[in-house]
Amino acid sequence: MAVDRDHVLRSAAALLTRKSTATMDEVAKASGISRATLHRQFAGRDALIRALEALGIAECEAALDAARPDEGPAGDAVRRLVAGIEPHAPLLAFLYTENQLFEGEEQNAGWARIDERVTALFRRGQSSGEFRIDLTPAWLTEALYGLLASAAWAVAEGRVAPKDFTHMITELLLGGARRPDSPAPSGRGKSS
Amino acid sequence: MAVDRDHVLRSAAALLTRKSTATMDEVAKASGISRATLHRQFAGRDALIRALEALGIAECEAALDAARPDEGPAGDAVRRLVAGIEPHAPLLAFLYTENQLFEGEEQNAGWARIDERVTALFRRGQSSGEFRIDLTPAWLTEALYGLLASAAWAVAEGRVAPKDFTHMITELLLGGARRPDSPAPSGRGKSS
DNA sequence: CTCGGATGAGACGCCAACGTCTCATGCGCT
DNA sequence: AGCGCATGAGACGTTGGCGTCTCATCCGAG
Repeated sequence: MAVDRDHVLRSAAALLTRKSTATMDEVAKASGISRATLHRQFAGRDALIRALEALGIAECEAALDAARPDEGPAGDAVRRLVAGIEPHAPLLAFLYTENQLFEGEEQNAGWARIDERVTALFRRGQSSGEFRIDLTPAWLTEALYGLLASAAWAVAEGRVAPKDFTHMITELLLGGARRPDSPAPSGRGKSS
Repeated sequence: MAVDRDHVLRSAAALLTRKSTATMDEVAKASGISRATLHRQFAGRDALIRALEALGIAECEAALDAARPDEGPAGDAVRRLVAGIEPHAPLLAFLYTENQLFEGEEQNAGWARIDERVTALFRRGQSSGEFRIDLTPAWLTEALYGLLASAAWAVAEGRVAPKDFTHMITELLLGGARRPDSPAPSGRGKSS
């Protein structure tokens, strides 16, 4: 077992992120090993995806731990979280869409745990009065995933600069597109 | 040609939205026709996807036209746009991920047109001072797509209520999660 | 040096899905 | 009734990718 399993996993993640339909052969080549060895490491394509999923979950939980979601203003915790996830965003974007087509099968319980922790963070922000309460924590969580995936793709295709990643996501998620001191906040109302 | 091509297309959209890997046979059954007839309508799976893409593009452009993106406050135009797209969100979510794995091939020019129009809307909002300028129009456009897809899936899986669709997207996109009169706008400070 | 274990190269069979084709059925129209 | 034509059912060959297996090679340890 001289083969570095972790290295294989990361190469696979990098490739599948770019081409989600990559062949086992391509994955093997991308890791610099033969298909036979790849099969010795992972029983099959499913096993490989599962391993990638486990990796993504582990990285998410690590980022969650590092972000200290229970400390300080919730908004700052969200910023820390997004910043911590940034390096793993491409893999997560891949897993995000991969999950869409699992349809029937139940998904890894790890995601539920992560969902719960992220949702709790948003809930905390609402309780403290920092976040608005008309957007449910479940939706904010979902939106965070969507924005992470969108940003990862946008960066991958060069539509936005990598260095803006965290800023774009957190600012949009927390503050929205509307200018704080906008002259015409909404239209509808009269205020102003 | 008694077969209603449009009906087939919509059935296929509904099915593929739920199960993006559905077989040609499944698509046919879902439309209530045989695989042979399906093949008579669409040369192959590719042709079917292309047709769905064309349908999605047409619906987007129709929604864009109906939203009158050049009239009134940009924020309101965004709301009209999202409201108009809502019925087609599942199909667009499908096409959105489908596009991620086209990798090499150039995508339908229609998307570029739509991108341009949406981007222009955000740009207008920035020019008028309604939107903040530190988030690029390109990113806002990308984020809108991501939120539409996320919302479509969240609704499909029952994580959020269908009736909140437009509100959730527009409010998050425009106003963000932070409470307008939040006690601790950003964090840094401590204020209570 | 010799042995054991891991690896690379590649052959092989399998299977799912595709695309094509044929043929019989059934419906509508004249 | 007779005809035309679209359809449904299904057989058939092809293809791409997977998973398994064999065998030669290589490298490190003893």
